Amino acid sequence: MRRERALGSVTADDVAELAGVSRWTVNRAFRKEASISDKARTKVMQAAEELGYTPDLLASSLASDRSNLVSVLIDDFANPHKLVMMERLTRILRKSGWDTLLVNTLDRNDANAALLSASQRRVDAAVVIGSGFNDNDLGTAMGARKVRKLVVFARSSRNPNTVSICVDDELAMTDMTRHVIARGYENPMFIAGPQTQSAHVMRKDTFLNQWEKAKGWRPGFITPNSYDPDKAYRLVRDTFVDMPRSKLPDILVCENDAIAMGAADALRYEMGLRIPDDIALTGFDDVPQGASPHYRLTTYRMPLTAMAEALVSILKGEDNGKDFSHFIGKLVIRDSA
Amino acid sequence: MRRERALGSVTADDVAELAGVSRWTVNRAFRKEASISDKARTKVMQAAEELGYTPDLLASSLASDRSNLVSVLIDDFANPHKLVMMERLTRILRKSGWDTLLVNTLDRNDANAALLSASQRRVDAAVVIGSGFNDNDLGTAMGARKVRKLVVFARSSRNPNTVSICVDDELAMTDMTRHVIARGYENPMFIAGPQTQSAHVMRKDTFLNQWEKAKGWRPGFITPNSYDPDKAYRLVRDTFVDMPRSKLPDILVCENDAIAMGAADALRYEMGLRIPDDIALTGFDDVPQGASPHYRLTTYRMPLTAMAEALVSILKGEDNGKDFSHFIGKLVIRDSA
DNA sequence: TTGTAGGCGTTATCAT
DNA sequence: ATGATAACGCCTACAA
Repeated sequence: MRRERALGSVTADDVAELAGVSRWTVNRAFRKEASISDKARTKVMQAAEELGYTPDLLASSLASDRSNLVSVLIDDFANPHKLVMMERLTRILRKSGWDTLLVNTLDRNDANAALLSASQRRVDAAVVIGSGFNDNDLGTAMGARKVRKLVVFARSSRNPNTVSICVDDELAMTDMTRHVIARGYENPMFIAGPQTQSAHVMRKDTFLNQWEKAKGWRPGFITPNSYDPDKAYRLVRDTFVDMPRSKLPDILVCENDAIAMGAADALRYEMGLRIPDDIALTGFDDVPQGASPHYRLTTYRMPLTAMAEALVSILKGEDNGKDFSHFIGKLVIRDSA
Repeated sequence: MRRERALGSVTADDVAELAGVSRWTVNRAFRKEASISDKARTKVMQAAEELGYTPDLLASSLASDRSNLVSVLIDDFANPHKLVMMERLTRILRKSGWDTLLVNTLDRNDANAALLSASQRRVDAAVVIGSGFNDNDLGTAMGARKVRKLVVFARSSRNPNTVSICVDDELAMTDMTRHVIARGYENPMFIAGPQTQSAHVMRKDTFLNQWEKAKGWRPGFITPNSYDPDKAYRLVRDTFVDMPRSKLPDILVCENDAIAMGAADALRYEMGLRIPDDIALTGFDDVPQGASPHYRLTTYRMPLTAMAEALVSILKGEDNGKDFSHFIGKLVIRDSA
C-alpha cells in the first residue's frame, strides 16, 4: 500500500535504478569517506543531478542516530551581544555541517521543556546561552538528562554534567581591574548582572577582591538583576540622581556592555555628566554599539570564533575532556575609562 | 539483529508493554485530537512517566511528512532589528508548536544552499528575512520545489511563488512623509538601503513620489548599499563633511533605524551638528536602541506579533490565500524629527 | 475505541 | 567495491 509520494521526493532507490547500481552505492557516493569507485560515484552523481535527488536528513538522522543539529537556547534578547553570538555560532556550526535550532526560552520552566523538545529531535548537543539557566536546573532537569551533550556558552558552570565554553572571567576581570587602577580611579562601584545563586559569573567577585587586595577596601555594588540596558538606566538614575556630586563614584565597572550602555545614558541624560571626565565606565563583551562615538566603551572581547570552534570539536567528539572554560580574550581600551 | 539502543531511548513499544495496551494506543495518548478513552490515556501516561518516554520527533516527522520545523534565513546580523524579529518569530512559533532552524546565510549563493539543506530537513516552511535574497533566486528555489512554503518576512516580494508578510510600505512611508511635511522641513534627502533590483522596498520611491507630489520637486538620495550603521556613518560623513552648512539638507529620511543611527552619529560626532536643531532624522523599524536618549528617533513600528501570527496561520494552512503584505504599523514620533 | 499491516528513506552490519 | 538484510520509531489507512 504505497502512500502518495511527498512533494518532489526522489529517493536513493530512484537514483540507484537510473544509475544501475544498488541503493547503498548511491548512499556511499554522497559521503566523503566511503569506499566507492570513481566510476560508480560519477554515475550516481549524474543520475542524482538528473533526478534532483538530495539525501533526506530526517531519514538519515533516524537511521544513524546523529542529527547534525544543535539547539541553542537563549533567554534574553535585550542584550545585543546575543546577536553577535548567534551570528558567530550559526556561521561556524553551519560551516562545519551542523544546523542550529534556535529556541527562545521564555522562563526557567520553559528551559526544561525546550531541552526536552530538543532531545525529541535528537540534537547532538544543546547549547545554553544566558543567565536564566542555573546549574541546579541544568543538572537535574528531565530535559537536560536526555540531551546528549549540554554546553553552557559564554558562562562558566560548575555542573559536572555540562561542558562550559567561556573566557577565564577571573583573568579577564583582573586585567580590567589593573587597567582601572592604572588609570588612577579611586572610588569605583560595580554594577552587576542577575545575582542568581548558581550563575557563576565571577566578574563581580573578582573585581571586588582584586580591588580590595590592591587598595585595602571593598567597593560597593548595585544590580539591576538583568542585562537589560533600560533597567540599568533606571537603576543608575535612581541610585545616583540625588547623590551629591562629591560622593559619586569616579568609575562604574559594569558586568557587561548592555549594563554599561544603560548606565552611560543615565549618567549623561539624567544627570548631565560627561564620560569619562565626570565619571568613567567599563563594560564587557565588546558589542558593536559600544564602539560608537556615544560610548567609546572600554570593554573586553571574548574570542567568539575560537569558542564556537571549541563547540564544534566537542560535537565531533575530538575534545578528549579538554577544558574550554579558560579562553583568553582581549581588553579593548577606548575612551570611557 | 538489534542494533545497540540509543542513549536512554524508550520507545512506544516499551510503554505499550508496561501499560498493557498496543503501541498505537500509546501514540494516540500523546496527541490531543485522538479518540482514546480517558482510562487508557492515564494508564499510558503513567507508564510513559515511569519509563521517561517522550515521542521521537524525528521518526514522527519521517512518517508523517510534517516536521513542525521552520527555517529562518538571515543574511545580515549588523542590523539590530534582526534580533527583535528573531525574538518575536521564535517566541510565537514555539508557542504554536513549531521549532525554528536559524540559518546564517553567508552570501547570495549560500542562500540557495541554505534553502536546499532546509528542504532536506523537510521544513514546513522557509522564512527569509533580509535584503540579500532576491526574488529571482527565490523563484528558482521554489521552481525546484525544494521547499514547501517560502515566506518573505518584513519585505514585499513580487515573486508569485512566495508569500510575503510585511507592512504596507507605501502607506507607512506616506504617513512618514506627511509628518515630515507637517513639521515644516523643506530640504530633505533620502538615505536608502541596498538597491538590489528585486528587493522591493518601496520606501524610497514612496517618499520621493509623495514629496514631489506635495512640493513639486524630487529630493535626492544616497545609499550605503547595506543596512549597516557603520557604513551609513561613513557615507554620511563623506557626503556632507565638506558641504557648506547652508547647503545641507534639513532632514535625512532614512530607510531604516540602522541607517538612521549611523547617520545620526556621523552628523553629531563628525560635524558637530545637533539633532533635530541643525538637521533632523527619521528611521524605520523602531529598534530598542533608537529609543535611547542619544537618538530619540522618530520611526515606524511594524506589528511584528501579528505578522508572526500570520506566519503561523500560513503554516497551519488556514490562510486561504489571504494577503499578508499590507499590515499597518504605527508612526512613532520622538524628538529626532 | 482499539488493533494490524505496511511504509517513510535512510544507515549499520554482514556477506560476497 | 558492492549488495543485501534488518533495523530506526513512528504514522496512515483500514479493519475489527
